[in-house]
Amino acid sequence: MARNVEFDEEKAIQKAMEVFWKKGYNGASMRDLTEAMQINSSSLYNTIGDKHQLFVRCITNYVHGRMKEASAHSSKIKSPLKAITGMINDCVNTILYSDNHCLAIKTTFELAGTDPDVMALLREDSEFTHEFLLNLVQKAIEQKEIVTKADAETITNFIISNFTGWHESYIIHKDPVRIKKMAKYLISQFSE
Amino acid sequence: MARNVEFDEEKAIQKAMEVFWKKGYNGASMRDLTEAMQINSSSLYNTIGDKHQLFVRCITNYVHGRMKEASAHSSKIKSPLKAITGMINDCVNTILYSDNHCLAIKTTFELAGTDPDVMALLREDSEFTHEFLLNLVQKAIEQKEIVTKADAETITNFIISNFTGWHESYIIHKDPVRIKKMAKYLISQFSE
DNA sequence: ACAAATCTGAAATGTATGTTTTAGATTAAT
DNA sequence: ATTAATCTAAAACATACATTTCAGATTTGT
Repeated sequence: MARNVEFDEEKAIQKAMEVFWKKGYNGASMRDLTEAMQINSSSLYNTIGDKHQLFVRCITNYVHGRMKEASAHSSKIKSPLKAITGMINDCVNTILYSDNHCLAIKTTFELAGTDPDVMALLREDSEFTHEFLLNLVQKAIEQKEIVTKADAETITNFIISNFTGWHESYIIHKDPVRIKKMAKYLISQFSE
Repeated sequence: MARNVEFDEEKAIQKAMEVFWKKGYNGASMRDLTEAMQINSSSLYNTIGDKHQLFVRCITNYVHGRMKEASAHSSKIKSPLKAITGMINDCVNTILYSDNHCLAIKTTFELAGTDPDVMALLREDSEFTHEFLLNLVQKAIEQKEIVTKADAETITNFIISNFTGWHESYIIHKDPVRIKKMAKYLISQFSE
């Protein structure tokens, strides 16, 4: 008996995400958001909710998107080691050629300790990536593609830590060579 | 012929820094700040300036403080390698036992691309740390305390990248063991 | 075609924001 | 002691903010 929502919610969330990505949670105003989403604030409040709920939706989308992407990549794995180096190179490419820096990292540092809901989502994302990479590292060790004294867990944490560091480095120095060298060195530590 | 400033500017800056540290630049309001600094906003505007100038002062203080600290440490260096492992362990202790996460990293991700003044300060800080550590790595290589295929530059960038990653890891997982293991593994890669 | 439902747009809400003004208190030099 | 400077405190400022209201447009099932 009733009218349907006019705007494409998924696309609107996508636009909102881009605003948060650029300005951060506190830096983005509702006007910035509704303008980018091209909807009126009443529509936003009637469908998605307030600013915080909108942000949670954006982060959820971002996080789930990354999980899907990772799963898709994993299907065409030849060797575990190649999958790992593939992930590392993907990370390098994202850092060097995408406009924004990782939304998950940015949000982690902005909302640490102040927003439990969002932090829970980020933890979920982090743990997924961790498990995903851990699985690859374990397989690579089993198949003797990787030779290492450290356990798979440590190697996994180590690789992920480096990703974060590269993001910061590139924000500050904007030096692609630096990132590429670090990636090369990281890879050289378990495959040569 | 005139009255002097009543409040201790250094202490006030310190208090303001703590607020920014907790809430970020956009998250901290002038009322949060003046309340913590225990001064009236008119005094603040008459002496230090507006919110942005206050923030620049805070970051400058933070950054210079770190530089002094590093220089102080360096005076009592026995071996370059020990100085390096000392820095790594200091970083671990800061992550595990200090209340706030690194203000420089937090700010880098919050204000990347939106605040050139602050970014310049952070770049200065980053380059100081880089040169400081690079110098130690070079000496350690000369003195054959470190054996590595990679150049000193890469090793240096690599260590610093890990610091950032550990911060993020600890915010998300709050797992001290994880950080300690990564530090141990990092150290093991050039000294065994 | 009707009627109930609910979405949309513009304006209004109240609060919080960063900043400025004002008046008076305090100080230092003469 | 007087004068000139300038600091302090409280209140006032305008603007920006997140959010709500309301009237009217639109759509769906009957």
